[in-house]
Amino acid sequence: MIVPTSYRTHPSPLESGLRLDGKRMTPQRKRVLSLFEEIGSGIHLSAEEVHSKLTSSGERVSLATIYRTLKLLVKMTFLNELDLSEGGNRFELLSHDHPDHHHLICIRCGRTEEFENNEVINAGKAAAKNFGFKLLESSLNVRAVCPLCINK
Amino acid sequence: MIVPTSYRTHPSPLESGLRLDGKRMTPQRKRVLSLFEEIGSGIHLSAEEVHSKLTSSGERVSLATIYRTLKLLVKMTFLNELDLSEGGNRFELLSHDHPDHHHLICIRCGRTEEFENNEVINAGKAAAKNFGFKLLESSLNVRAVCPLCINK
DNA sequence: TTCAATGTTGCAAGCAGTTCTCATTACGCT
DNA sequence: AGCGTAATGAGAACTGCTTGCAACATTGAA
Repeated sequence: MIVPTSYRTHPSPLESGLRLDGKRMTPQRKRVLSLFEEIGSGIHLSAEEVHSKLTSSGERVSLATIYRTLKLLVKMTFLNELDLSEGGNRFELLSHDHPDHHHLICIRCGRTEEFENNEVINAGKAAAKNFGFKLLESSLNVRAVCPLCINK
Repeated sequence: MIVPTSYRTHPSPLESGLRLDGKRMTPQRKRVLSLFEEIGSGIHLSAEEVHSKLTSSGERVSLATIYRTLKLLVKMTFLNELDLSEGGNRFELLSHDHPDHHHLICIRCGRTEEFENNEVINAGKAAAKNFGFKLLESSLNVRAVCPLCINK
């Protein structure tokens, strides 16, 4: 049995975060975030993919709103934006369980795997310290070709 | 048939590299590469910047040719392509003295510093191997704020 | 030196991803 | 319920880059 969660709810983290800023809760925003929540962290969707997943399940959202919402959710730290930069940026649910993961990307099909590595994180920290920079984030992107795409 | 040596210029690495592939030496290609050579390694130019530097010094080159030439020079390993992905890719002279450097970028002013770190390279290799991917390249981008921009 | 073959160029059109404009809709405070 | 204003949808515009094509230039051979 499915409990209707959208009928009368306590304010979600999303809703209260929005309110603090004079922003509003809309069905579109709710749907985008819950898509990522359903799908789990570690899955990377492009704006286009988010849009088609929502519209094909009957939602009525415009692509422009998807872009606006994704940007907002990144700013609110619900999502993480990845610059894999072959055919559009991708977004994932920001999981506080493994905050500093890196990405292995197949440049052909876009398949992405994550991994963690403390030395990489330390290398970023060391470099920032060395030049007197204040570190924000470091991301290692490994471009590669996945097994399925190698013989194509 | 022997060609008089007085007319012969020593073929540049670019020229001989092109010839091996049945490709041709053109003034445009020569100028793009020598721009990077004059400017030195460790400086990152966008295609647009290369174009305006050349045209403003009187050369007549189209932007399309710049893109084609940059891509070619990357393939020939004269240049390195950086995906810093804020408004277009950037290119730098590939120095074989430090082949695998990573970048520390000030997100405010765009200042970029390079550093090297073997552990980062190994982490990329290990991750690729682990998932059965064929490694192409790995780049660590550290986003940070430089000392000059911190108090702004 | 001439010439044909073919690689290269400039221009403009095209493309993908993203942002902007603006009329309309609809949150959410009272 | 009404109102002020944020948010949306639709499509045009923009950006960075690529491509199709006709004109052109380099190369190697005759």
